[in-house]
Amino acid sequence: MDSEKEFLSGYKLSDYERPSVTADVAAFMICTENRESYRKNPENKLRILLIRRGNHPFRDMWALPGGFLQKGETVEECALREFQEETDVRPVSIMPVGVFSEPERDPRGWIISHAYVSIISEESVKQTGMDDAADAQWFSVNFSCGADGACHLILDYENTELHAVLTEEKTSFGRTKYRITERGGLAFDHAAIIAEALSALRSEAKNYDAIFDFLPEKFTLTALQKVQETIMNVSVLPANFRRMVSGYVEETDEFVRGEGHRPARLYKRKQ
Amino acid sequence: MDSEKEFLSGYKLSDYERPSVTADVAAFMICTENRESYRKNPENKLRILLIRRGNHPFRDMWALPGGFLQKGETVEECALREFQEETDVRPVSIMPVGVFSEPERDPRGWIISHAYVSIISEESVKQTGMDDAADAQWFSVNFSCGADGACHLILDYENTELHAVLTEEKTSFGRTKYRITERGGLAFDHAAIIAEALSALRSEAKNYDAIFDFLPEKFTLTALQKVQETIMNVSVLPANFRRMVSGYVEETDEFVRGEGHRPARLYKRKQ
DNA sequence: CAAATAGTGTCTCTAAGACAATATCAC
DNA sequence: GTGATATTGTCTTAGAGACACTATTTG
Repeated sequence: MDSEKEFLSGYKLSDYERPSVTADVAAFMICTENRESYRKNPENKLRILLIRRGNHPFRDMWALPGGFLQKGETVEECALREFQEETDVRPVSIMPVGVFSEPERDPRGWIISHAYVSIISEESVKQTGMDDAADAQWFSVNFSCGADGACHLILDYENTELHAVLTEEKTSFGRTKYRITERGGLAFDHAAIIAEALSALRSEAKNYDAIFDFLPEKFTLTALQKVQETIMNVSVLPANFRRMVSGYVEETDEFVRGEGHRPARLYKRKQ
Repeated sequence: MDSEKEFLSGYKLSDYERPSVTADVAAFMICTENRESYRKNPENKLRILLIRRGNHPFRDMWALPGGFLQKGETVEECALREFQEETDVRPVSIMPVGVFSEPERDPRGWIISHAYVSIISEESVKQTGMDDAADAQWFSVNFSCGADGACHLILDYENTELHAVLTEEKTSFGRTKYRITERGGLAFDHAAIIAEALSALRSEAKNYDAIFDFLPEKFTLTALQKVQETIMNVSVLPANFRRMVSGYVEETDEFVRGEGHRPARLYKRKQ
């Protein structure tokens, strides 16, 4: 009977064919639009970061930032590294949303993708010169599903509109998958990845876990509410929102002044 | 400027080193224990399927069923195939729970594992001769975490007890990871995989998505309640449980008779 | 004062939890 | 009848949603 050492040295992983492994990041930001009047609060828009592909396949189409797993790192570390390499922003939080491994999903060969959601604050985007690069843009996100299971993902940036069509499919455990009907200018199966990422983001926002990372350390409750409403695509009465988040935030002594109306108290996340 | 066809043929995925990819399945079952008296209802126990390893590394230790991803299949298909090969049971439902890709997690080399939860009904286990194999056993599951973040996973089968110790770690988005302190007879990082699988199972059971698959097509509400209580490790008042699941089930005209007490109506899952 | 947002108080309604009471069978 | 579970009814309470009201600033 051979010892463990002997066995390990004789073990050949190379006997098996192996896939390439990537991590892709759906990075979301909430962007405050220009206000109509000096005293009105700004509107919010949910945006996602896309990179224009410079190479085949899908050259000149838009894709999520990401790249190949390297030896010595975890998949999550890969996602963080690739994202940072392409954007110069280190995301504070990242969450896995799914594995995409259909054999035909990438024309280059057998490549399985691990998708992550990440949240970037508008603050940190403004600090880097990310808006300069023509091949990396923050697209505004519109995603809605009809009762028949047909979903439309519409991404806008200036005069570019990407419009993907997907079909909603219920799987076991009350989960939803998306199958692409029309790519609409998005590379690979990234339209489906974005749809799942958005669903994951929304389900996190429900219990107020995802919303704080969109904002700076100190924020007004109205700003927090706007974030929540932008993600969930619903509106809430201020009185009720305040009551519901009261357990997750704590007061500071600071206020925002000079806005043409009553100053708002700044809050911090609890813990 | 080269065409897409030219580009693809020249593209060498073999330039990158690639990991081996596996899928592992945490398959849970709920087992009815022998009743004390003829008229008492049986007790339930949550069990998980483990395989005793015949090879190094971790020879004679216990591991989750699973195996290597093959070309032409998705990771989910791999999980289903491997599970079926080892057990002769085709699970009705399967759910991803996480990716385990720490570079040192497997002494054989660079292997990343995709973990799935699956639920098996006691009915389907009894139909196969699964209990015969000495190297595949259903272990009863006990998992609890103290306030200090120290968790104990205790798996029992007859005179074998596996006792793993883990540390709970909060990550972003309100998620929890488990780091292994003591393997306690489990191979690789499978103790951590089981801990995460169990957490996933519990969070699914909360909204009554996971509990039906443990039972046959027709079941009594008391049986359904026992399943819920076994998974969540809490007890509920029957009146309240019935009210809460009333939207998920529909009556049949059948009853269970001859149990030494009032017959119980059989229900089906709605839809 | 007007415009706009910040912030509080309270009513209603629903749903979860607790508990009591009744129903029905096997022996 | 006894022992056991099945099933229903209702009281209480916590929390979500709706709405009315007050507070505070800038121009």
